[in-house]
Amino acid sequence: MTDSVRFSRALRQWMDVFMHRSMSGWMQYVKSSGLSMPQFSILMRLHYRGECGISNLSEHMDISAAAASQLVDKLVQAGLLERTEDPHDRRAKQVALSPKGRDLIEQGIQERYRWVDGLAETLNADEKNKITEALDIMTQVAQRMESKA
Amino acid sequence: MTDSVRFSRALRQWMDVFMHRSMSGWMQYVKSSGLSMPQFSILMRLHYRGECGISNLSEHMDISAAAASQLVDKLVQAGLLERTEDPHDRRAKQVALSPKGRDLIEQGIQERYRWVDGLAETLNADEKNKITEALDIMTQVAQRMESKA
DNA sequence: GCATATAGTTAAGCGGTCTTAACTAAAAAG
DNA sequence: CTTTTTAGTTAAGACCGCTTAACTATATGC
Repeated sequence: MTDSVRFSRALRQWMDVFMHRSMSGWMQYVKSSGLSMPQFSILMRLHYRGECGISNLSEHMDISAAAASQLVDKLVQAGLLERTEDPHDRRAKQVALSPKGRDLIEQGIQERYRWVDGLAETLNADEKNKITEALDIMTQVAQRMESKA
Repeated sequence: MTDSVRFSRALRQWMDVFMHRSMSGWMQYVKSSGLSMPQFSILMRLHYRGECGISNLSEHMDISAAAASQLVDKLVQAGLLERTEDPHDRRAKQVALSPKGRDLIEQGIQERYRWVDGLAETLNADEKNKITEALDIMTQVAQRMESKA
């Protein structure tokens, strides 16, 4: 029981530090990109889940189809997205990242990783091994929880 | 060297899973609160750093003093913030969370913790101990990095 | 004490997202 | 073949956050 308490406390502390740092870095990158948050979210979603249609975007971002359409349109005009007709259903459009859009997102991710790599430099081999093991366990568990929920 | 690579990869994977989950949960909570992101950010800042003046807010959120003043005003009207005169400098205002505002933020934080506690349930004592140790190290290192930068 | 700097507010205007409603076009159902 | 459903677009209007500019009031420097 005490283990659980210690564990929870450790995880919460780490979360607080990590979230604070990650969030502010991310926010800054979004701002520097000149895009709005909803626009950036669309790019992120397309990067992680691949191309999809307008209604899919609309549903998962919890906005109307009209709003999604308008956002996508701006991103297409900015050259960050490509919008093509679905060959199997001519009503539908496939929205996907353009090379330019992909670059933008991948650079953002790299930036997030850079901080993490900084951590590595201040740790010795033993610490790194311990942490690697711990993180692997947590990632597995988290992914398992994710797929259940 | 291989340790570092393994470490980086483990940390990046964890980051991806964790960020994705935390972010979407957080976004959802902000949305459900009926507040805008900038408004919520102000509450968060006040919760973690304590009360401060308008210009302080303005500076750290990278918006004009006018914008900060307007945002604060809305939050005061919503009963989430209290704005009082600084006794030492009658030009300045002290902005602080009201009890209602504090509740809102603390509930949000609780929600974030709930997911984390779910993780704990699926781990055995040995795993928990390992991870606790690892997280403690990382938190320390991260905090050290933070205070340097 | 007077000039200047600082803290904050207010107002006007711009650009953004969002919604609803009306629309086009294509697919599916009958 | 006709009706209905589905995918997406467009337009009008509400709301919001942000900026600049003009303003009030207090503090500070000379």
